[in-house]
Amino acid sequence: MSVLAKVIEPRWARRKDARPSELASAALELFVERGFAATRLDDVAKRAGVSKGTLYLYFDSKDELFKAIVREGIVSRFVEFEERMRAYEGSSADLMHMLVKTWWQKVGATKLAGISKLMISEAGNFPELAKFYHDEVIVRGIAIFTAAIKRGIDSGEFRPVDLEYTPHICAAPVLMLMLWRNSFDLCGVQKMDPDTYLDIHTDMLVRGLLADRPRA
Amino acid sequence: MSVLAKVIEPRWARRKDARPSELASAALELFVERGFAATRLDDVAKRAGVSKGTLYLYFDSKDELFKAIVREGIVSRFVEFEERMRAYEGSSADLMHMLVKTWWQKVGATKLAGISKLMISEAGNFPELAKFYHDEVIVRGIAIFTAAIKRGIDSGEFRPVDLEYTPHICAAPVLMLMLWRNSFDLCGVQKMDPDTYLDIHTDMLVRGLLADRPRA
DNA sequence: TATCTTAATGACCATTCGGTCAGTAATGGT
DNA sequence: ACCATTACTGACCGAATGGTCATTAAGATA
Repeated sequence: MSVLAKVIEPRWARRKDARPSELASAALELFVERGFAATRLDDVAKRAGVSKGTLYLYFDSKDELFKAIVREGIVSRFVEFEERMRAYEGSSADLMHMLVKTWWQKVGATKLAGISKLMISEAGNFPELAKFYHDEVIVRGIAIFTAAIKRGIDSGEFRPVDLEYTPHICAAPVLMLMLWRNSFDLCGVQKMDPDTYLDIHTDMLVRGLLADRPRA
Repeated sequence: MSVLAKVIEPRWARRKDARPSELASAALELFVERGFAATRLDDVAKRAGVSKGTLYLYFDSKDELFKAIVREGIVSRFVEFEERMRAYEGSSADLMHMLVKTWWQKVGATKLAGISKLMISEAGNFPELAKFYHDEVIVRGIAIFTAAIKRGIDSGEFRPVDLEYTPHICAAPVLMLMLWRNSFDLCGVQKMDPDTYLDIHTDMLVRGLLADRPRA
């Protein structure tokens, strides 16, 4: 073999193990950027550094790719959350702060946050997947907030509030921030500072939850 | 002309004035249901009771149709809002309730609410339209909340809070409800009651804003 | 009723894109 | 060094769809 030939790099390498996650990761980015329908599988493949044929080696269809991403991005992310909640020993107000902060660090600030936008956008086209996401992610997430609020009520720290809608209302501003950063924040608009935003939110939230002080 | 012939209805009628709004309305519904890219112009035309050719008689392209809808659904909806705000004479807490309720009645409960979902979904694909929506709708809407909060602070009813992020946080739960009803709420999931939800939200919100009571 | 204007049609085109598959080249075994 | 295996390629197909335009017919005018 000539010296020259040795310099030529192989056109591609076998990386069976790495492909699926690389493809899923590329697809998530593009789905979040452009939406499901507007994303071309050629582009997904290109971003993952392979050809479209390879994509179909690992995923049966565009729909299945989408589902795989959602399933993947969610699995077992709650155990740590739920564990952290149970183990907490401070005040319920501090617990609230901790929950919001953790949510943000582990999900909101990562590109996983884009999945919420994806699901909201595509819920109409994938009702069964929306159901799945609702049951596995939203219900479970809301349950954490519900537990935290209940903890505060039981200890007398919080006033007795409704436990059906209040958790949704607690979560909404965090979710909105996640959506914001994956839509308007992207182009030309004044950005938000997550830490400040979340601090203000949690502060307002706790004030809204605290038991009434005895009147003067 | 035979009696039989008289019975035959015309295959179509000229309705130059009504077509644009009917087409825009049909398109809005489908865009919200399916998303921008997934919506077929044939389907839009069919829902509006015309052919695809007619659609192109009134709108230059799919993009322009989209933009026209957003512009249409927004124009001059704020004047009433802003006027109502200025004219209000009750407490700032009551003003807050009024704002949320009005927002819901005039927008949230109508199919206009779907535009928010549309914009969040398509912001990445239409950055210049996202900018337009941001400047014309979001900024203006947030300004109303900002003014209401400032009113409360100036009168001593509310404590002095940040005026950059707090309005966003006030609006977030309302927006989330709008998004919810245009995504997850559609298929198989336990529905939310808007009035209850919004009452709880506003109550929490006002508690978070009220000036500290003098200590006992 | 005859004529004219134009709203509306729907067949058609060019292109795009999800999905397929015969072939190619990287790798591991012998 | 050769072969067998298989990860990967990329040209290709068919269906779908945005957009066009020659044709048709509703309605106005007189």
